[in-house]
Amino acid sequence: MKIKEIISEDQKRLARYAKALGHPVRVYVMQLLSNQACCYSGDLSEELPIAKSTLSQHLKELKDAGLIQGEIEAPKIKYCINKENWAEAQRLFTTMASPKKPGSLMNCQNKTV
Amino acid sequence: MKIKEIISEDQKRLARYAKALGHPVRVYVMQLLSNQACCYSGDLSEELPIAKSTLSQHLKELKDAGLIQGEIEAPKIKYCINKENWAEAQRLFTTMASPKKPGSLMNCQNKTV
DNA sequence: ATCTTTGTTCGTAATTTTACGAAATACGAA
DNA sequence: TTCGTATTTCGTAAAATTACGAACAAAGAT
Repeated sequence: MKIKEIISEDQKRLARYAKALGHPVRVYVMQLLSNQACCYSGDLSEELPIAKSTLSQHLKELKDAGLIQGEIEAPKIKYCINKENWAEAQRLFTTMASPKKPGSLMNCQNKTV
Repeated sequence: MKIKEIISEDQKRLARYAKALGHPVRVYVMQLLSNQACCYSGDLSEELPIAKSTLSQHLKELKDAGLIQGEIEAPKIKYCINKENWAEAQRLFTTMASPKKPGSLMNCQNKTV
């Protein structure tokens, strides 16, 4: 039995989304996009004191993970949440977070390590 | 203005949790713990065809991120969700996921890149 | 046609992650 | 104490991540 067969597709996708969110700058960007519509890369570049190339890399990460999408509004690019995938990420996370058998959860009462 | 002052503590914590979930094996473990109470590292080791040391490293990641905790039940260790932090992770994620001004969201209608 | 603005790609370097097997540790059982 | 079980730590190596500045590309403005 190989590891790839044991881990479900949903688990892989959730890990993919989580990984994309696994950096403060990318959380910041996602939060901005969640709360205040779309934004331009340049706006982010002004707010965040990081190199443009670094920001570009982070945006690419989010884009490759499917969490955001950019649309050309020459000469700028406007970035927005990819609502469909973002909803999927939420669904995957929330589904995992809510146990199917809540009554079966045991309490941990021994020494914590 | 430094990057550390711009990114909020909540954003950093969310990134930390997301990073910990950013690997399929760790998602698998968290999902297992969410759905079926606590479990022993050995059980995971049997199900997942990876080296025990590798699994141990993944568990350590989850533990360091605060998502799980282990209790000694000699000679084994029983792992459980850290409910408090897990709830915080959910809260941080859900709060981010739900925009404060949903009506202000613009539609993206230009060419997607 | 050239300039300017915007953003990506390239080259590079430091750090982190992932993975393994071997060795070490902890501890109950014999 | 010695043995066996369960798990972590160590040493190592390959790959990925993060970050920067310089160079490059696209496209509207002059």
